Amino acid sequence: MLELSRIREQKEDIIVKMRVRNFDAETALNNVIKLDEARKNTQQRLDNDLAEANKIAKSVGLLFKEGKKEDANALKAKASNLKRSSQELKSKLTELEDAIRNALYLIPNVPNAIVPEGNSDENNEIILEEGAIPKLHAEAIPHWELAKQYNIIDFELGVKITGAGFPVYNGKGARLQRALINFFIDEAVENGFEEVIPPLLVNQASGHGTGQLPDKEGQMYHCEVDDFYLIPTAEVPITNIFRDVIIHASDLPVKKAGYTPCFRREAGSYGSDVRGLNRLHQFDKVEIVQVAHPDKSYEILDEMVEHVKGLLRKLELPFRVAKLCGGDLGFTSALTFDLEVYSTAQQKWLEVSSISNFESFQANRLKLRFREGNEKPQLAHTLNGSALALPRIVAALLENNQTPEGIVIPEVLRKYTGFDIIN
RNA sequence: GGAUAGUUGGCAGAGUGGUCGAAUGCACUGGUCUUGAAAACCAGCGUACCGCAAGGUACCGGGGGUUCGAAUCCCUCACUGUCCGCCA
Repeated sequence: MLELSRIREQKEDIIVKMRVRNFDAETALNNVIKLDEARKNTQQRLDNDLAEANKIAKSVGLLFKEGKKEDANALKAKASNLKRSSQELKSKLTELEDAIRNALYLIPNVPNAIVPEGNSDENNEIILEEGAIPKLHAEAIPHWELAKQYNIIDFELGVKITGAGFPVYNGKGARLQRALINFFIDEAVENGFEEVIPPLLVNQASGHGTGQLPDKEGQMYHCEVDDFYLIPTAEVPITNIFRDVIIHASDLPVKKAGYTPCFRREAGSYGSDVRGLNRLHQFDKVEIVQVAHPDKSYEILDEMVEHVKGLLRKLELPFRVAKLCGGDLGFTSALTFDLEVYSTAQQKWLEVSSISNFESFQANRLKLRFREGNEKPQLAHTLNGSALALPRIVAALLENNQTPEGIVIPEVLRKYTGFDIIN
């Protein structure tokens, strides 16, 4: 959620930058500013009323002490009237505050100046392509067939137990999952991230903190009895660690990494790209999160992209880095880089990581601030990225590394898997 | 699931209807003293909103109520502790 002060001070600049998103900010911003003016006005009047009421209340107390009952009673009547008018103002103020918050919820983050224009992922700017796309043998097949051939992932069994999108990993398939998780976590820790294991269910407040609620409610599984939500990404519980927190500037940046399963209803996403591991309701992911000083957040964003590139290099997967265009940029993000691996048998790029700088957009909702010395607290910047999501990595590994003899495990994973080929 | 006690500032912990945004201690910041440090002493020390400022307003788990006046009384919800039951 954007800061009101920023909207007031940089309205024109915001309007221009929002064009990249094809978002007409002018109407929305003017509306918020108008509501805020009304809010200020109402609050001033309310504060005056309350100040007077407080004064009267004090006098009444004193008069009673002095035994001047009649004078006190006269004042009481006056206070009662004040109360009525202040109550009206109070409910008006609450109304305005709600309206402002709701209006702010609908305004996306301001894209960074370097975000390219465009409407869809076709307009994303590929800034790097690296690694050779392997030449597969004649009988090469997509990963869902490989999974079946080697009995490492059973999609039908998952359907029996739960439903579509909940695969069962068997034998070496399961071991490969565990190997990747450990590899990713170890690499993150190596890079200075602290490992955390957060809850997989979160309460409403956390859902609001990172912005899943209220608008993306339908994408999360909801335990209605207890009113908990299954996390769609570790970003939610990990970022909410910092909700309502004021951090010492000297403690920045804070770096956390966590492995969790992720649960997504994926309501409405049918059709193409859903075969095999391409889109699941439950999947595993290691997420990296940083809380940064505003002056450092873009430096840190690059550093996080480098971290993920390092993972893909070590896994020997051909990948590319895309700078998302305005139309593809997430609601809460100011700048996002997607990392995609090439899935040779499907002959397409699969998104395996999305690394974003949210600037103060999330922090404003979370009330996540930092303090420099004795200065006033100011909003921190938050960043996160997948490092990495497993299913599409597995898909690419299976497809790209398939040989007539079996699927070759990348060197770096062998100490985790304990085997070097799936056959 | 049953019973019971709680929820106050970074932490600990007073405060049960009026001058309480809140004692005190610790922590923290600045200063005095010291060759330096410690100790001692002095001062400062929550957040947000409004205001050029002076200052004002709100916040004692959340919401609502009683009252001229609520941290304090009432209702309600959430959470936490303890005991019992159940259990990986």
